[in-house]
Amino acid sequence: MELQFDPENPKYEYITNGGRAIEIFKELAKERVLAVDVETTGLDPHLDKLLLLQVGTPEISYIFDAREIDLKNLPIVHEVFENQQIIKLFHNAKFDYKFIRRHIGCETLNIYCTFLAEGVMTAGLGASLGLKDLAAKYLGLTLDKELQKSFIGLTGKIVPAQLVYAGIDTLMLFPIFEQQLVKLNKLDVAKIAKLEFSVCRVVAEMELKGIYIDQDKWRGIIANLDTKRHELAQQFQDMVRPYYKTTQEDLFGNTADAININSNAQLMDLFNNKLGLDMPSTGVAILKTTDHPAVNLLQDYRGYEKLISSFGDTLLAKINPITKRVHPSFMQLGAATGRFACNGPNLQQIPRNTEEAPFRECMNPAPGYDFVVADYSSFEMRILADLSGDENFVNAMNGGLDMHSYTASLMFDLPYDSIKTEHKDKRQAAKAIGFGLMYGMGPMGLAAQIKVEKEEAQQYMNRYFGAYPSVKAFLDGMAENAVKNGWSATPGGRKRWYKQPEKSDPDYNKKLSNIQRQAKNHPIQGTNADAVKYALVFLHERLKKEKVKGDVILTVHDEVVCEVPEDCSHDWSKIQEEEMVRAGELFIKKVPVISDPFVGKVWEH
DNA sequence: AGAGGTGGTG
DNA sequence: CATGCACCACCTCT
Repeated sequence: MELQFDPENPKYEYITNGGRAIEIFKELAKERVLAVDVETTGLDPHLDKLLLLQVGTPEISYIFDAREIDLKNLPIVHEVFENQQIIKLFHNAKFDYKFIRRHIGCETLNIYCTFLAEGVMTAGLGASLGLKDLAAKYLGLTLDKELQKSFIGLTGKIVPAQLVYAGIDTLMLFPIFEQQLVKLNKLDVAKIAKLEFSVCRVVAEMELKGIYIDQDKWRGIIANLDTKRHELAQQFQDMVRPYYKTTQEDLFGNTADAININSNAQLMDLFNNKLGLDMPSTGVAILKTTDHPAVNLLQDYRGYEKLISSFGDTLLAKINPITKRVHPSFMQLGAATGRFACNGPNLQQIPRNTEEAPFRECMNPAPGYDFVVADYSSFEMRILADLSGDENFVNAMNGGLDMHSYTASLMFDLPYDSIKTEHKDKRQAAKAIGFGLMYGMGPMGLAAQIKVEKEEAQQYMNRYFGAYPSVKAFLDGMAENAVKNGWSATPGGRKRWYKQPEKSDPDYNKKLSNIQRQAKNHPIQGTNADAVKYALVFLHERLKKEKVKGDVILTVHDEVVCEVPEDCSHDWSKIQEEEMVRAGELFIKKVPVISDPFVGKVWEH
């Protein structure tokens, strides 16, 4: 690969006055493709400063000093970024988008992101996607990212070494872009890459906006849980103390804990060596089947410990001092299947509301706004119905039947109407099978799940697949092709790649089984992800088109939450439903796609 | 610092 | 052969 720039001596111009900036942007406006990068004092667009904005052509990088130039008030800057005809190249566009949006005020349209493109082309392989990695992979360049850190908290002058670093970052993007384009087409994932680029902007806006959390209510919940946790811990310690002779009192007469209740090693010692129980682990599945007062106390304690440690003060500490909201990070290629992953805080794992821990009730819209919450109803089941095309499955779903009850009636040869009334346990079993099989579960797993012998579980599976023969054919076909090709794909064109194990690998069979299960699940989970991502793009477009002063603020796998003004929230809920259904119907045509919208002041319905 | 165990979500 | 997918956070232990 012949580089068009000299990595030792990149061509750049450093601009510190508005007049020169206008001249340059007028020229840049004539380009078809521009590379963009920013240098900032930190990672938080609300707290940290924008230092440099680099905009480059393949030949030269223009480095604008954002402290010296009032970029926000230069219309030509906005025109270039919002110009649909000019492709803007980034590496991890989401980051730059947020700073440009927050500090310059413009949206960036027509994004190409080398980070996302690489992620789409290596999904499932666990490849490193940093700019440094791509520079090495595509250009054979060794990049020194040390200078990137030199911008953190910077208040003084920019030095030439920093400008060289800043310049290379845009110049590099062009040759990477060119090579990726060829590869995207060769691997037939250009369409899904485009989807990711479109979603990127919605995600960036979503992260900027964040979500309000009622701190007082949150603290109240935690305090209550903490009291209960403490009581249970005390009871547990009092109960097990007699088994530990060395227990001592401190100066104040407080009795020390006999063991650390959070230590599984110590719990195992207690249960197996002191209480005479024979337990393979301290997991909830084992605890449930063990009848001992200490075990019961531990289970109750664990419930509170989990909630407090994972969702207590640590989450409140993430509230942004500027916006007073939390700003989770949504990683759009966080999962190998195409699903989002979320962290800092992970709002995708906030517990469902219960009476004593209604955490989701603490997430509220701003004054004068409503939440519109909508999820896809039984979406993965509908996807399986459509992709397999199984006649029984599709007909039952189109007949509006309760699928788990219908499955149970077929499997156990019972009248459909009797399932919900007399045979609830059979419905539960059918449900477990239905979900388990979407994940490639075998008879062992099923037996453990519904507490029957392996042979009986195998019989259930045989009857399930007997009732839905095309479901079996579809899942087996996915597994077979994944092993044969080294990848699986969704109808939307999203691929997931698999490292094919060597025949000589001692774990060959284990790894092969893993691939087969992952490949059975991928088209289902992946199609869900594809539909939600199209929905996010559609919703964002409609918010603009209808001039609704609201935002998409959260997505949880099959659910989207918008925050919109009260006076239009009911109208918007219809639109949200419509757009989510439209997105789902891109892939699901044999059974209905149903989205249930809900308007209110709290998350969850 | 990283692995392993446990458990929260879809 | 091993035994249900996809994640992230917190804890303990090494």
